[in-house]
Amino acid sequence: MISTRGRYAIRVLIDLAEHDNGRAIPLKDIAARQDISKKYLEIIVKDMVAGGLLTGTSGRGGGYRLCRSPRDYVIGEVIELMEGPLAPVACLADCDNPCPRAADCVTLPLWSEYDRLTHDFFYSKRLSDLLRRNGEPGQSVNKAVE
Amino acid sequence: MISTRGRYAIRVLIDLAEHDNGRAIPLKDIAARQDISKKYLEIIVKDMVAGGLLTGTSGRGGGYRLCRSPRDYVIGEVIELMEGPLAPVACLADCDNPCPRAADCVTLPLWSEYDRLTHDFFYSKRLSDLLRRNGEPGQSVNKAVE
DNA sequence: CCAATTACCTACTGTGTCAATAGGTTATAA
DNA sequence: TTATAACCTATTGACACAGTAGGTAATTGG
Repeated sequence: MISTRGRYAIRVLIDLAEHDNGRAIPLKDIAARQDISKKYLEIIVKDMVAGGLLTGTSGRGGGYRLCRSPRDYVIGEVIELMEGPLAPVACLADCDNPCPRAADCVTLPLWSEYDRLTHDFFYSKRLSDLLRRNGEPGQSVNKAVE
Repeated sequence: MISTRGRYAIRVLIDLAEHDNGRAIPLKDIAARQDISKKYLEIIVKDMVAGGLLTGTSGRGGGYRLCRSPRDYVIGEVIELMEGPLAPVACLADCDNPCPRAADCVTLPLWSEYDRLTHDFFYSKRLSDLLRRNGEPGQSVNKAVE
């Protein structure tokens, strides 16, 4: 299950992209528009800044802004930054201490295949794919998807 | 993440299929072979019986046995029985009280698409696909997979 | 027949994560 | 210089996960 940390992070990115006016956007506005507790969003947005997804400026007139073009935000990257590895089972998540049964584990191929599927899916999606008004018009690579 | 409930359930099914000798197999044996706490397995196996995946017989000479051919166990069904819906977000899991934002939620299509992907994947896999020695020899439909 | 074996049942526990809340401090611009 | 905003630490209640503990009921091999 994708938790609110990942989902809210994506919504923040969308909100910033759709309300881009050249100036920084205060969290208060985002929280109000998205109907999410501002206090809770603070925690999430802090991690997004630490992870290099956003820049924040303090003080009057401050707020947050995107630091990339919407086409350069990979959804999989955002989710893994906020929630840790997408891997469906622990033995695929931390490659450091592998499961001793891995060598002849009959179920491992199942999880591996699903892991690959999931990874490929979320790493093929970009923020620009989620916007109503798509990122920079005309520059979008994959335009026609269902 | 798939929890131990789902993963252990699948391993129990595999163990029963691979050690099928016509008689019921006591949980003690399964637990020993799979190196899983027998006490914990009791809980899991109880739900498997309740869910119609296994039959259990008490008393001396008792134990558990499959009640279908390995080809008739759908992995997705097993996982959803043990862990609840596969849906990646709550608003797709319980259709009873839908999210009020669903109508113009920009991220919903993303989760829907992923949900479909996940569902199709796990509902296309069967217990027989996981066995070293595939189910009933000669009757297997999909034999050559990677 | 009975004692060992086996499933089956209820209850409890420790650990961790999720989703927030609370209250403060620092930075900045009008 | 004050209102505004980000930034920081700590705490909370609810819940799920992964077991553990101890008992009861059913069945059969000896």
